[in-house]
Amino acid sequence: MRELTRVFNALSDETRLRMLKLLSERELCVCEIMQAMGISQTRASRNLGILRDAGLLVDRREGQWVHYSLSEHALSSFSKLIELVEDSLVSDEIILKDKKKLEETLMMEKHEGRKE
Amino acid sequence: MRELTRVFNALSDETRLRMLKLLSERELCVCEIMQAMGISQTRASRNLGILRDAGLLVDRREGQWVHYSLSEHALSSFSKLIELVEDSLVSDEIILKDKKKLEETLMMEKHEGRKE
DNA sequence: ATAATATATGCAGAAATGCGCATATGCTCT
DNA sequence: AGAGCATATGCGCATTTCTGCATATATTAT
Repeated sequence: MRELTRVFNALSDETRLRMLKLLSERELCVCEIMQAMGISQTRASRNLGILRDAGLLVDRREGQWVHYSLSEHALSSFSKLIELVEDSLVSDEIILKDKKKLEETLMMEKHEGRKE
Repeated sequence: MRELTRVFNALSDETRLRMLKLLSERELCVCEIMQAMGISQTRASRNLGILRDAGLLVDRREGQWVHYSLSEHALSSFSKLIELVEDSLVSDEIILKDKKKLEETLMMEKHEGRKE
């Protein structure tokens, strides 16, 4: 029961749903997420941590960066949940905005030659 | 997005998950739920209200009693969620205890001739 | 009308949550 | 070692959540 309420609690916040949607396509580091969403570093880190602690995300350190992505556990045990979130927010304005901003962010990185 | 966070928030509480499980089998009034779960009247009423406001339950007044049951909306829009809750808690101890106590409660009512 | 039962709600206090600021930690490069 | 960037975290504060107590409302029975 505790695991379930923990997961639902993690999903009961707009900031975190937006994060999940961004991460549904690709693995991202904290700075990419905060830029795409236009939120503070603290807020990004804290909320990603909550999603991780709920078992929905995993983090992977690579150099200075910590990459977050959907966990295998989420995709197996909570696939229906993930699908619901995915499907319910496909045309959400905020989500579309986030994704657009993310594309810009990733483009910038490429031009600036950061990483890789 | 708001509807989704509202639903997840409603499900992020143990008291309310227990209520959903009790209501998955049959419609129940507030007093039956509070007795089965062994919680106060205030707590029962408030949490049922939260589930109702999230669109997961509907209430139906019948005389002195207010009966709560799963909403059609929940069973259509959030069927996957409901199923997840159902399946995840089939063998949960607290849930089993609640169900057992509920049976006793319903039996008592029959013997006492309350209702019907 | 009065009493009794069932449910809802205003209020208050305790606990939890969300977030910014400042700072700590970890890593890389020079 | 020192500078710089990325991320995490302690602390404090504002807000929200949860719940009990007392009370209000609704319904029924006498």
